Amino acid sequence: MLDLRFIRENPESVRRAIRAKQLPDAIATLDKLLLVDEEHRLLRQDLEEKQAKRNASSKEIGDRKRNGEQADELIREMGSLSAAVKRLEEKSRVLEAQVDELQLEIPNLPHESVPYGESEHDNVVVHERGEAPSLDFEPKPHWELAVERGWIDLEAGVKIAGAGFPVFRGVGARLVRALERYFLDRARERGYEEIIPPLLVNAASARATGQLPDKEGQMYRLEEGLYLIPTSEVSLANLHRGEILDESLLPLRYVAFTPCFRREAGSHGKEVRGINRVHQFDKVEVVQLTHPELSYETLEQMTEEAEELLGELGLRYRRLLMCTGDMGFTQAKKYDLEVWSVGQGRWLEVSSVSNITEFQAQRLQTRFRPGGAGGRGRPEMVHTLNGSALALPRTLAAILEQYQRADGSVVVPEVLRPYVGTELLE
RNA sequence: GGAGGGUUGGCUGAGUGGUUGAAAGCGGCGGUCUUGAAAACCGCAGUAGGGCUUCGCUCUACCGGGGGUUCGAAUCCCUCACCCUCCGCCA
Repeated sequence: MLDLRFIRENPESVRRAIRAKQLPDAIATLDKLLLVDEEHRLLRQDLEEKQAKRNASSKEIGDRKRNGEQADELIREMGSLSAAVKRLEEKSRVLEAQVDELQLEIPNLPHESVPYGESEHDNVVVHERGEAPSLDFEPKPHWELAVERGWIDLEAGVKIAGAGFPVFRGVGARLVRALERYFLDRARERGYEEIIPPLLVNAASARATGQLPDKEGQMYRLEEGLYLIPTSEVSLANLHRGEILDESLLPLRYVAFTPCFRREAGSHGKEVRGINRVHQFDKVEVVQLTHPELSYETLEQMTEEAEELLGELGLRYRRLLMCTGDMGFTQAKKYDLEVWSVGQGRWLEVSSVSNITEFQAQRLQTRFRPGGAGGRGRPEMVHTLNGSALALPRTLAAILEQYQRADGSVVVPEVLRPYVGTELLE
């Protein structure tokens, strides 16, 4: 959510941002917001004047009564004034609610370093790293390789839950767990605090991180009104909702391994085969709350950290800088990391690292006080960043495909051997 | 599920319906003292929004959310949410 005063004072910047993000509907929302906001402020002026009068009169009444004087006439006058105040208060509440709702539909501004673009085709490849091995046999896609070996059982998943709920078994499950532990350990070494958060969140939390109202259709919703998290970013970012933090606590770094649940309605076809796109998957997610001045620097660091993981696994990967049109509602700047899938001959997104600037903090009301708690500085919004480090299924798919041998066995990447306990899976 | 108690500023914690935006303590900031620091003492300091003759003045709202009673509500009533205690139930 953008600061209302900022929107009011910089409507042209906001309009440009909306166009750049390819969200034409939001132009009308912005115009309406400016209109309703203006109406609301005029009404407030009238209201506050009447409130001031009311306060003065009731104070006068109190004084007179204390002195044993008559106040009946004044009390009679107050009747109509109070009624007017009540009317205006009610109207003000309605307008304010409208402003809030409209404000929620205004996207974050892209950073100036983000290239303008209309779609994913305009994303910029920042760099490509690593080498894929040249195999002297036809590599299989993971859904053949792992299914033949019984490491991934898609049919069992269909029976138990439905399509998009893969079952990992035996060696497959062990590899998943090795990756989780490896990613978590690396994050801990870098100073992230490990968190085991709730997998269900209430509407207030989903709203605060921007899942609601924009992405309601992405989440599974329970009868109780709770939502299954689509990413642990939601839980982690909400750790400090409504708090004013001591400046010395920043940056706060959190890492969580959790399952993620996504409805992925309407996505079918070749690209979603195997475990490329599923309704439930595991992900190690990092979230940082930083000082506003450091967030872009932090974005680079976090992206490099995720890249290191891919490098250490020996995978070929590339970094994309997302263009304005492909970036999403809440982000100011975002990098995607894609890993090369040897068996499928295509790139797979395994990480997405974003700087949300203060957009999320506005909704979260997560602030810090410059100069320490109780100090003089006015509270400022923290900046929030999040990134996958990494998403499990596609990373696993890439590993299986790249490290496969002609006989169908798979070599374990060196960094995972301590966790798997063997060098070769067969 | 049943009964009761609670929710106040960054934190802890007072608060008879009318100078209570709110005591006190902690923590914070500034100063005195000190070679420096600590201690002690003095002073400053909530959040959000609006207006103006805008480096300041002023108004309004905010004591969990919403509603009500009243000329006037942190204080009384209703309702919702959350927390705590006891009982029951399940592990």
